[in-house]
Amino acid sequence: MEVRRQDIHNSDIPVVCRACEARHGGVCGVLTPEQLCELNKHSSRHRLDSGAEVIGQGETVVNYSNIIRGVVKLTKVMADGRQQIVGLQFAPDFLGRPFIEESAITAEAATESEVCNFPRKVLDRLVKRTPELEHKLHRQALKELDEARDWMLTLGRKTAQEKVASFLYLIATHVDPENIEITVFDLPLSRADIADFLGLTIETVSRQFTKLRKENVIRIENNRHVSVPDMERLMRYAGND
Amino acid sequence: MEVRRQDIHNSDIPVVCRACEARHGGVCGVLTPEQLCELNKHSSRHRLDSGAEVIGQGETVVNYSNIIRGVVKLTKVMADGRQQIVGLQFAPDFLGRPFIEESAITAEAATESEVCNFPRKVLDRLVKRTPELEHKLHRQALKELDEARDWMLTLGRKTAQEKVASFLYLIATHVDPENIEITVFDLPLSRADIADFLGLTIETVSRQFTKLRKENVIRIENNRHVSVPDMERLMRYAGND
DNA sequence: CGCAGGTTTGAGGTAGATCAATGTCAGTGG
DNA sequence: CCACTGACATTGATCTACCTCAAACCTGCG
Repeated sequence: MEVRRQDIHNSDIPVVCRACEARHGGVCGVLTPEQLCELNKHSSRHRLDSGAEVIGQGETVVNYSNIIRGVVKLTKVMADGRQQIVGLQFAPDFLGRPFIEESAITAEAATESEVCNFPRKVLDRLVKRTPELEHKLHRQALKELDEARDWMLTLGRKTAQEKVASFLYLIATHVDPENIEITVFDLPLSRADIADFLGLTIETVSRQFTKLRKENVIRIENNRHVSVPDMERLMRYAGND
Repeated sequence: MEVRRQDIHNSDIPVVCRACEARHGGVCGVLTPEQLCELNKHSSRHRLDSGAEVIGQGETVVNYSNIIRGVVKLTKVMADGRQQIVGLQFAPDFLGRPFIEESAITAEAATESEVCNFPRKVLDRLVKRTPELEHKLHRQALKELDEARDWMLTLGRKTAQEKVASFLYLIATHVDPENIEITVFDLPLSRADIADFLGLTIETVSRQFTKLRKENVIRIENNRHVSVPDMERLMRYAGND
């Protein structure tokens, strides 16, 4: 027997939004049906191939997005090409930096993904009139700030082994929006991306993977598929006591 | 001839607030005189010795603060004592993490400082009723997020030399709330703090200082007093082209 | 099959850590 | 006025974790 989800004025909600992930936990969740309709008029869904760029460092921001599916990496590059991933965003995160013209970072799909784009101006206008929306964005900004600071400790003070274990733990706790901690998953990032996230080289990342595998902290199949027999043990390897 | 500052209802504003730094650029600037009065009823100024702790990692947040004078460092420590500074806050920054019970970081005065404390509950209540206040806090959170991500690039990808130069440039552009870039200043942090900020040891920091001094990128007197003859050159050493 | 992109493994080099000694300077007290 | 102290900073010698360079190894896929 199927119970119908009880949404207020479900029929007033745009068709594409009705089953949308971003309405549960995402920014759209705080909007009224009318506001959702207005935003929806100007928004469009897009499929992104792995590696597709959403916005580039230094470009003018014309769109914000919601991540519907997939993982998006936020990177910074230096003039000589050295690169650092400064954040990973998972569905149903909001993607964008409000109140600024030019993007300080590059955002690109780490996996095959799906996003919902809407013009900066439309949302900016909506934010001004909707305290709940600003509150929601504020909370996400604070969450990202907490995560960034956690990662600063990892980058500045942890060993290569701890860094890789920390990364695995991060993925285990973020890939699935439903479950807060899963033990079998596919890595959304290549070794090169992982290296850029951890401030290491791909060779060092690879060696640490091998080491963790040999010590039975993780199992790996096909490079990307990972299982963690004992999450507590992984956490200890990550230096999170 | 002296021109009187034109504040609306200046006489309605609490005496201690009238000349306060935090009203110009700080969060109090967005409040009405009535709101300022209410907040002021519950707030108190405090002088902090260098090293004094404002709040500890894991403690329950009961107060927020505004920094009136001085520099406050935000740190994270690992179980074995390894430490990382994850942010520096300068007057007139707001100090606190809204919407959360327990502090994930330690905040302590890096220099002799002055703060204005007010109860978490009073401000939280005020935020709910005042969209402008939430907007202000949102903007500061985004600013801190930008800074955290800039620093992640520094921690993950820069050499010791670039890290130290980046730190000096950061200080040059932040110590004085009035001037965005000054060439002569006192370091608000000890070598140990600088090392914790840069993810290095004090010995490496010291060696890089010496190297920068010998290459005439900076001059140093009394360990703390620094002058920068050519800011562009310092920026190049920092890897910011 | 054979090639291409990603990954692992190996050998050797180096930036930064570690350990230990020395230097500087502001108090403090004789 | 000068010796003593303690906190902080510099310098030196050595070690090592991670990087660099190079080769080998998958694993799909035309």
